[in-house]
Amino acid sequence: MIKNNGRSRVTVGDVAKQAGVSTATVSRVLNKTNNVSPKTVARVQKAIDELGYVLDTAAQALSSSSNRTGNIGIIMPVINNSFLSTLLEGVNQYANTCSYNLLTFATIGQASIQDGVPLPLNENNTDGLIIFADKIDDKTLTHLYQRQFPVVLLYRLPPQGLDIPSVLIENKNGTRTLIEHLIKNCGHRRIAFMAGPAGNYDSYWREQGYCEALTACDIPIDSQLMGVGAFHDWRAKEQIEEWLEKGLDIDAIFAGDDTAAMAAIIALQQAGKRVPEDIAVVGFNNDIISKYFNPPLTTVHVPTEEIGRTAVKQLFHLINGEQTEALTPFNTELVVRQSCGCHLVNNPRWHPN
Amino acid sequence: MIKNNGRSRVTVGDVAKQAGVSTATVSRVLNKTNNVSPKTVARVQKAIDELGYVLDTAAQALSSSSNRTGNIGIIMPVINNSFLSTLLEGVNQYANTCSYNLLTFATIGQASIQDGVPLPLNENNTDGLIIFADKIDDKTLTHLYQRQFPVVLLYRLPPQGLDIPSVLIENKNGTRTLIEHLIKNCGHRRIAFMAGPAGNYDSYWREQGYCEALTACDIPIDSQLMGVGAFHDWRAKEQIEEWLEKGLDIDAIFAGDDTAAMAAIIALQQAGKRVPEDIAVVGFNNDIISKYFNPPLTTVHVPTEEIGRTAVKQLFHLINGEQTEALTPFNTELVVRQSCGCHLVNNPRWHPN
DNA sequence: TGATAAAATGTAATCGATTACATTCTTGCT
DNA sequence: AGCAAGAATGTAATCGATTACATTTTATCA
Repeated sequence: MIKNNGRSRVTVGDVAKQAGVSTATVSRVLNKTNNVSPKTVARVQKAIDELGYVLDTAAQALSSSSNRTGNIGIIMPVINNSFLSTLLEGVNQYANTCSYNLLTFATIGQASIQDGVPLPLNENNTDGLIIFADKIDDKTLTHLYQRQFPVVLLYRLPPQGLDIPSVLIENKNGTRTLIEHLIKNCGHRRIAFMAGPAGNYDSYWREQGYCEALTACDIPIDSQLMGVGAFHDWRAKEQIEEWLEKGLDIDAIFAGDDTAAMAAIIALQQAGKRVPEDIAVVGFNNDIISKYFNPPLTTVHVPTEEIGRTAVKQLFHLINGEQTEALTPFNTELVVRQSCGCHLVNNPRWHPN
Repeated sequence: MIKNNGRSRVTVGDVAKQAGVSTATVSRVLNKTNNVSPKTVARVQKAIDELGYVLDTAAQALSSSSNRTGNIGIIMPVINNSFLSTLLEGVNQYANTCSYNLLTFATIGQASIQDGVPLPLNENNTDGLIIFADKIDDKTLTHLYQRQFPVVLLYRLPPQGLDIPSVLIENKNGTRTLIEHLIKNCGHRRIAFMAGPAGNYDSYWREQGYCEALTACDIPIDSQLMGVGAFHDWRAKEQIEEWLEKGLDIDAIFAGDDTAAMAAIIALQQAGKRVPEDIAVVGFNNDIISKYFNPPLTTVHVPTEEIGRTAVKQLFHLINGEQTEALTPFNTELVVRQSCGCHLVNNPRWHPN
């Protein structure tokens, strides 16, 4: 905001002078309050246009004692990621629809967002916060909660005892369906799993689903087949290379999410393996690009954009002092494409999507 | 920020009274300015704690002459797009590095950001703005400029006469190289072009490059081969369908950008055409996913993330009253993969990347 | 010790919009 | 024409923190 930069900024006073009215009248026009004659409105409007007047929200907030920033914030690991940018789109969209702006903060590259360090997004610049980030620790969340600052969690649960609303997805059954598809429809038995980042909520439940499916099909769980992809391309690539080096016997890989699945496929292809002919790979999330990938990814669909919108909706409830849902879970759905290999055995269940 | 919640709010005045000092001293303690004795600091701190004082940022913003928000804003069409989210990543990254937060506004879904309607991002919530959006018209830009509000344009030029810094890419030569590759190395002659949105700067120069290349190779320009993809998947798909319906003789398509190229390829594949065997398709931008696409895309590389960082850098110069570059052009570079089909004819120039 | 510089603190104006209250102008009606 | 009633507009206090400037206190050193 340029203010002391040569000329000073245009105020209601300037507009009033230009229009030949009082500041009160200008304010009335600005706020569309009653009892201003059409002629005056026009004159004031003209002055506003001529001078390029912009309302100072700080002054407005101060004098009217409503004191909202008109912003909400989101904290997430990165932006440039098919899954997260879809989430961001939903959040931004709904925020804008409600005349709020969105402040984005990516934790990547940030040394640490641990307890001591204050968040760059807080009551000073936002009316509430959506947090999708494991990096934000429980102590920080507790502090926000104690200050009664509106917060909604995405893809994670609140610390013990704090009733911060969470928006989550159903991981376990989705994964179980996916793995059972690999077993029953595609004929795989040696199925590897790439876990997400340590302590990750979604990863935990996907692992549960994975184990349940294997157990239900009488396939023993082999710890050698359980690696880490960290929902991250680099790490997924490393994991693939480790497995290849060990020369493990693997039919299929559940990569944890689509990002890791795509990276895994590329790593396998670079090592001369064909997917799904030599080895199948499936993901989770149904990223927008997954259907365009080579081969098109079999995955679990998650209504990511809607989840973003829902989180904002919850946040607005919180901001407006309305009732909120402690937990909003979203269902997931198997999407069968080609990377699982079921079409190779002429399986009638295969359908492009 | 909860304020009028029953009891009235605690002000610096209350703290001052409680601590037995003046408001100026409280303010000094709050802002860690020089020359407050440790004893006084302690006393004020105690009063702050006892009263549960919370600083009112509105009042602070109003009275403080520095009056910076600590935010910069970006206006763009959408977020959930491989190219734009990469740009956003670069912008956010550099902003955070400089202790700024990023406010994002997507114009999609917005009825119109024409002259009358004030931008949701302005001097009230940001210290400067990066604009990547054709929807923001010249009049709005002129207003911002007149108010001396820091603005940097991305991928577009300022209106006549306004020296707003622009960060751009080299389109014409990049496109010419791309098209000449299609002609000379891949053996195509009937090459179609899908333009970007109407009036788009990049599209204009890519079209120039396209025409130059054809002319240089003695290929007549056929207006039947010039359609519109609008840098958009839906529109690209439609254009392909139109062309297919007309039964035009086409060797290759330059889709305008990678988003349109990928959509075009999918549309062609759905119509039973093989890419690049039956028809070649090339794009522009080298989106992160382009190399993973099926087939891997021949395209023109653009350092998108760095462009984002550069735009922020220019904006900071503007904010700090330093010298800026009127124009920062970025060079582009041909990336040959498989969608152009040159490897099919055993061309030694083909190399994976 | 006294003079003086430096540190600490206080006073009061200020930022820009809102709004209670006061004043002026219209309008309709007898 | 005269007079309410209500519409339109104006005046000035107010929100809470900052800061230029003034004043008091403390420290330093010849």
